[in-house]
Amino acid sequence: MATLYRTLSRRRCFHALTSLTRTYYSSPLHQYNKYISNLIRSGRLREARALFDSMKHRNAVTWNSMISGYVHRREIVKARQLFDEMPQRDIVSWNLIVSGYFSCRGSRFIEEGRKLFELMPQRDSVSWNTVISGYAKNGRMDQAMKLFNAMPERNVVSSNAVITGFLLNGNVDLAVGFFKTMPEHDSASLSALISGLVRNGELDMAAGILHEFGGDDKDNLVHAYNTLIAGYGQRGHVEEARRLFDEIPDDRGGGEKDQRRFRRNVVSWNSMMMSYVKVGDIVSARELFDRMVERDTCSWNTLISGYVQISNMDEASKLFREMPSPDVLSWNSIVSGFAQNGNLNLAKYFFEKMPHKNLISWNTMIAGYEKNEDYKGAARLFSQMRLEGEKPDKHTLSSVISVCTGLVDLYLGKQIHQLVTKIVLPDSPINNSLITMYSRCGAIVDACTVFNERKLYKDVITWNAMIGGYASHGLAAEALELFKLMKRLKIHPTYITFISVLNACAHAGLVEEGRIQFKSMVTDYGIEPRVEHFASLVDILGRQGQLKEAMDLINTMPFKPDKAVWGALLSACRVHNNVELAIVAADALIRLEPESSAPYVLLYNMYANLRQWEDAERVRVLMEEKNVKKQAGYSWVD
DNA sequence: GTAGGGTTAG
Repeated sequence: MATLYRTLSRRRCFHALTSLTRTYYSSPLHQYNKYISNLIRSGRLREARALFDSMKHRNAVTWNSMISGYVHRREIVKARQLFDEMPQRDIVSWNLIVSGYFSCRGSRFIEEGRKLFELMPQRDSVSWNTVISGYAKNGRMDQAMKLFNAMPERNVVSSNAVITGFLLNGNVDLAVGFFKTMPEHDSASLSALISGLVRNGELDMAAGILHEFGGDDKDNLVHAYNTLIAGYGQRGHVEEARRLFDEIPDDRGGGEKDQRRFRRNVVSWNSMMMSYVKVGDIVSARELFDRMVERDTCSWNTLISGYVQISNMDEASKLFREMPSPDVLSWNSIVSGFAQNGNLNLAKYFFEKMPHKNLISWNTMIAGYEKNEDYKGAARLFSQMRLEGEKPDKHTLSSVISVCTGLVDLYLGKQIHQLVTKIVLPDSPINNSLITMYSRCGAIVDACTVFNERKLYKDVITWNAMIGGYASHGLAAEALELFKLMKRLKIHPTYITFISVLNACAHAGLVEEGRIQFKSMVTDYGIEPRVEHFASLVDILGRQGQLKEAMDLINTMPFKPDKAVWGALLSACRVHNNVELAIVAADALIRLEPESSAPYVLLYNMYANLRQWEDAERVRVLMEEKNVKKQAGYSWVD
């Protein structure tokens, strides 16, 4: 007891301890076992182990609970150690250790699990099912089927594992065929088939199956319905979802509480609500929420996320305050809501008040800083995250790469690159942002390296990033060469590709090439030109001194010219000393951005160059009158 | 204490 006290008191395990002392003398072993399993269930594995180690008498259940704790955490080495130390293993211990090996990724583990399965002194249906589903989940359907056929007594659970396995590997037809030949289905068979079909995008087929076989077992049928409602909802097919929802008898009003009856449950309502939230129909979502008899945390969270989505933070935080027991998801939604709607202070306030943070909480807050262009804040939070021992994942790193881009911080960028290589393959889309980061930081060679490391799969964004990098470095020949290569490989360019291509032409003074590309974009690729493309074209013409053509283009383009368009023209006017057009462009720019000093400064310099001192002075006075402050280093063309 | 199925946050 004394050792137990010492080990536990250090681990702030006060509640477990007091109840334990209370029952210590009067309780048999199973009370201890219950404590261990409770600790494991609430994720307190180390405390469970301390208790386990301090126990004088243990039975198989004690050992098995501890092993199951490690198996759940995927700590297979520790589980195996206990398994080996265990004086008398029973069938549950064997099943646990086998399932532990099969739930670890990697063929080495699977082989070891199989070896243990072969060594088992006896097997029950759980042993067989563990190995079958283990193979199925790891894409080894050949082995799964072999064992399934070798099983002495098949049951529904093993068949269900086979269905899941086929569907995990995308074998929709095999799964449906297998389901139809099964001697009996239970509710889980139908649910497994429906959810697998949904995952494979076969929603209408799933609906057909549901209506054909749903009658066979009304027991727990609602699970399958819920899966399909959610499946339709997630794809924005709200009418189909609603039709299914309406097919389930209402759960309100009736007094009888027969769990087995086919009725809506809280998940049905939540899934239907989610479908409305997905399409932005907050009114219908709210209506359902108000009509529900039983709400769980997920119901509140779904509605909160709906209000967050439409940027109604007043209502979202009102619900958050009202809800009975907010969990980490609720907090994350609120933090995300404020961060995405530009209220970083409130986001930070809630982030710091959170009782528990998980990886997503950190990612949400870092992404919030990044979105609001507070790059320093994001970088600070990222280092705090690492200090607190939270491991970044690809979402974290993706935000932080953008942060490096924003800060133009090559030093931090290279560090992040190191981390990225540890967690993703060179073919991951996250490397696209590394290309952009490197080229924005002036390290075009590093950008090129990342680009070339993607050997197996480059998507359009990869190509766009690299072409854009070349273009912004003035390497027009390289940009155009890469663009040619991209087309040869039948990668379909996007409007972003053409912005870079046209920019490259502008830098290199390739007027004719620019015109050709612009035309090709519309006629060969059917891409609607955007205002950015016109800005590039104006830039191209302007740099060549074709100012009148540039002005004509501005007058005839189907958009209201933006600051990039006028900025390009104004720069060109300065280079070619065209004061009249410069005045037009500067005037337009000032109207678009009254607080910007750049047009004034440019005009002033032009007049000064032409030694028209009076006009120059007029511009300076005007600028003072409008109370525009001069800022250094500002340019529109980039 | 072990095998198969459902909803919410980056």
